[in-house]
Amino acid sequence: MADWDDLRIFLAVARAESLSGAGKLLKLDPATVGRRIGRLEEGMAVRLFTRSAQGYTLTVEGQRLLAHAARAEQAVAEAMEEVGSEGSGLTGQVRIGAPDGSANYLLPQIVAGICADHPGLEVQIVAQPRVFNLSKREADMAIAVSPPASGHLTVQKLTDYKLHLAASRDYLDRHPPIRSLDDLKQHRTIGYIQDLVFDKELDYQSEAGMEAVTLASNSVSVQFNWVRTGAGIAVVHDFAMSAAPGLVKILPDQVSLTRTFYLIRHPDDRRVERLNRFAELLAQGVRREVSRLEALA
Amino acid sequence: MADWDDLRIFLAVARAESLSGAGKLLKLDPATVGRRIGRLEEGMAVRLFTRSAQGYTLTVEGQRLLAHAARAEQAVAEAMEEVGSEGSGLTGQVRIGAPDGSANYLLPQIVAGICADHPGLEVQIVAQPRVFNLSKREADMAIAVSPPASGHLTVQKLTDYKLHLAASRDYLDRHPPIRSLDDLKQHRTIGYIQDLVFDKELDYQSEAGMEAVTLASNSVSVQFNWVRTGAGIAVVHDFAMSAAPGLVKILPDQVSLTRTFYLIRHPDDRRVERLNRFAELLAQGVRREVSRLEALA
DNA sequence: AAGGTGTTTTGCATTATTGCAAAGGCGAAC
DNA sequence: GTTCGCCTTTGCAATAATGCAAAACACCTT
Repeated sequence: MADWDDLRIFLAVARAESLSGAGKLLKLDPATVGRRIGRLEEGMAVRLFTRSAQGYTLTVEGQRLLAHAARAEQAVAEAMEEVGSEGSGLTGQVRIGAPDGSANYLLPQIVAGICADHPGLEVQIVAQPRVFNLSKREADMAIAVSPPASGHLTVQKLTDYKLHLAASRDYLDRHPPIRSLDDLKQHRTIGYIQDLVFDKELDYQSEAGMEAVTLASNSVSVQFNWVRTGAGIAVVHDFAMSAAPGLVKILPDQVSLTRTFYLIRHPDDRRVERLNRFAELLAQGVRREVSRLEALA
Repeated sequence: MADWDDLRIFLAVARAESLSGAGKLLKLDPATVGRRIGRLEEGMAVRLFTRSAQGYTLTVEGQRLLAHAARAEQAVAEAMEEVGSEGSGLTGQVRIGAPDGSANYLLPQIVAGICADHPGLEVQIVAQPRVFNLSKREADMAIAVSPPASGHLTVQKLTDYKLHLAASRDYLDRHPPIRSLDDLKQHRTIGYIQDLVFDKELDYQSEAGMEAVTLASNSVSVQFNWVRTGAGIAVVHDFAMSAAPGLVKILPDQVSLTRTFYLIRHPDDRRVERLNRFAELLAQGVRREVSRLEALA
């Protein structure tokens, strides 16, 4: 992008729906505003507004730009705000991206604990339905199931965790017993939507001897809820198991998967002390909570 | 903020740790880079870098700015990207903010359903531990438990939902029976951390006749997990109830709360057709799912 | 139908920003 | 100890961006 400032005036024009209106807001001459919109359109090779004597109105391409420009605005505004006070305690906002398994069954407790110790701290958990692109800065740090392939990101191993086949006791009572992997074929199995598997580490099914799944979702949470309600059998995180009391592991000796959580951070942040401290607390919390929950499972 | 473009060069300097290095990246003269950093510091009345003959290094204030500037960069980059193709189908990224109750027990299924119908669609759920500030553009839309007090935001009522006192059957078996509100005093109760209640609509406790809670968290998910594991009694969303089979309502005739979900959007977006369509699907989904789950509870 | 008010657009003088080149410093290597 | 290389900083000319004023246009009111 040539000049970020053009986005600022784009926003103003999109809101005012006129060059002159935007000019008033920006304390800039309408002519200047018009020229910069022109420059922006030229640079992006796209028509953002339809001109008329009544003003400027967004095109579809302009509409698409709007939300992103507004997000940029928010980042800028926060930047201006935050560069004020702030003492030595852990405060401010931290945004964590995480696959939805850990986001639902692991992080809530951990984050709540950290927040309790640091009143000024605000934590946001972004449950990701896909691999997190931290280089795009969607969050300050991210939990991932495999180290990032590309980009210069800082990686730190958090902990291993286990997964097993599981179903509700209720389901097992109502269906034929499972004594070997072959028996699985006669059961309803739950898993990822194959097209949407965002990380090969998540392709549990084949490793667990499940071929075609009959119930599929891209959301671990949805899968878990299916299992919970007795819809079938799925690969379940051990640390999630205790979130639904009726669950029992199936063939734990024959099917047992191990995966790893990594904490990914942006290298820029290595010099930001605040985030270093938070990352350390988070890492400790994840390790503690996984081992606690797996002991229960 | 005076000129957003200064943030772009700030980022380059922070990364290169020198004016000349940044100049190479930006194809700008080091002198220009230096002058613009100077201007930025003047505008914010803060020293971002410590100068030396070896280069520029961030001050603590500069560190704080870094993460925000990077987020702005991400927004800009996405903006440039997305303004390309995209057909008539529902595609692209949509970010939803939601209180963690709905984020955990309501949205996953709904969003998975919508995604299934629209392959090109990416949805992010931001589980908020506090009231969502949509005017700060943390998300494209947000679910809230009360209409926003300030700001010119678009509000749309989604649906009413119910809450009741609940505990696990297990817990009830092990403790004295509850026949009236007075009996509650002899039980362990779970609720919000009073200091951290971000919305008075969430102050269930007093309305439910619970005075001091003995187990508290700012996270509904954590509270729910306490209830599930038989730690005590709490106010629980009806639509979450079926997520843990062993739960039973307590005194449903005497204590019954009703709250409302609202969908909040930024007025800018009213002209963005893509988000309008998504919002409509989301609203339908929430209504359908709440009534389905409440029937089960 | 005609004039008034809002809009965008264009030409030109002014102003601000930029690039270049030289100067001044600090550290490392010879 | 001195020189070399890399950095920042400053002065000055070239360049680009801006504001102003006027023109062209559409719409609404009279």
